[in-house]
Amino acid sequence: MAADQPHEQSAVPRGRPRSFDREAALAQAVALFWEHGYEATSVADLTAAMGIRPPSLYAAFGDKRSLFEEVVASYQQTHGAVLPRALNGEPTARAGIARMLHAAAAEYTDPAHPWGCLLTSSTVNCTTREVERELRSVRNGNVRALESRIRADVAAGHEPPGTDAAALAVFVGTVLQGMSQRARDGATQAELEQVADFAMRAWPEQA
Amino acid sequence: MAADQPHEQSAVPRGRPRSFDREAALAQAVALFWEHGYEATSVADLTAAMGIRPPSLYAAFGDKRSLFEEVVASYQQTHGAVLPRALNGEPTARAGIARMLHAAAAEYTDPAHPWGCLLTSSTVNCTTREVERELRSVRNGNVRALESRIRADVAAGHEPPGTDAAALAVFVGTVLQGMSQRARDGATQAELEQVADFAMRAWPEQA
DNA sequence: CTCGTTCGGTAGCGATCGCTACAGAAATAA
DNA sequence: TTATTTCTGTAGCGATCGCTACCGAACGAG
Repeated sequence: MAADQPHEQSAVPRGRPRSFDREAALAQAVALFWEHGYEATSVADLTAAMGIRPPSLYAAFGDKRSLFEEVVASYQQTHGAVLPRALNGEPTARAGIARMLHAAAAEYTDPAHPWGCLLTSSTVNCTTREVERELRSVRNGNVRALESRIRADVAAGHEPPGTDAAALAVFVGTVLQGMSQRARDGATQAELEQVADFAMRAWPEQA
Repeated sequence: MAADQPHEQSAVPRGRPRSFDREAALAQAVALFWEHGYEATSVADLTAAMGIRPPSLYAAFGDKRSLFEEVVASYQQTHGAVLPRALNGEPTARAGIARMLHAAAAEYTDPAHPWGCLLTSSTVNCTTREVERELRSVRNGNVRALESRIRADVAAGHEPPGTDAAALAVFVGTVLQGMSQRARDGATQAELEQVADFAMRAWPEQA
């Protein structure tokens, strides 16, 4: 592959160099889409926040939709990574989920950035069906990931044999998405910590 | 009051009568705002679904925002009334909330109308701040209503004296809003019924 | 220097947004 | 009948939407 490419390394940049920081501009886009969602964030809003003009945005990121997809990927690798990291930072699904719910309580109400979860809130009421479907499948995939995590613990004997992993995963996903919504409605971290505690009380008792 | 109004009854209609059913048109508007949200529903979408032209819409309902407010009121008195009715249909807060959560599982996934709750989903990512704030205060008011319902039961001795009514109300509100989101993501009624059951397991045991 | 290449800014495309001026149509009042 | 009132449909307002043609500016290569 790449037989027609004479250079070993990545090509030396030719032509006029980019005059803005692509990463910083992407971070601005993350903030805007996080705060206002996909549709409500206009290209004019984006270029104003990034300090660039539309042709620069389109040259660097493609169109609005591909920029949004890059924003989603960036979010998942930064702010959004806090949750799976908490989940996998404990030896059992139960402890991991408890830690994840508390991490969400802190993350969703952090005053350093918009409230709630970008993956949950940015494509509600989105007329571009493919974008909405994309993030929906991300959310549903996260629920299925929870389910297999719980199922593995049941198989390993960490949870009672009768545990309904699928139902438990949907419950946790529901609480998480609800926490995102409540955070956007102004719920405090302390309130969401209590929500996390209540949710864990629903967990099946050790047999 | 109304001293300048010579007629006792409502005035006899004068001029050309309205050629469409105002209630039916409003029901169409409810369906559209419910499905697509406030901003993503255009006046062109509304007039097309109602079978009327823009001037008729503006004459009958004012502007888009006042139509939406009428839609919200209509929703609260019809589909949305199922939840408070379930809550108040039981003698205790605990039983009422259990019944309400199961009613939400059925209502939010009813194939006869859009999924989820209009009050929860229609103003996420809404640039018209006053509209967003309005529905946010409806949601927060519903949580406070849950809280005072629980608090009354604690005072009446139906719940243990140490019960944190505020935290419990936020938890139930979080689960409800999460159920709405999950329903819009395609969750089935059976799945949400299980979510309701899990949520009730978190309820403090009788002392 | 002169190329070739890439980026930046101006300026504006066609489409859609919420909304309305205007005139004809359909009712009641006299 | 004529006058008054209210609704309907056409047609289009100014603003904003996502997006881009164009050309000068800024770089490395020769």
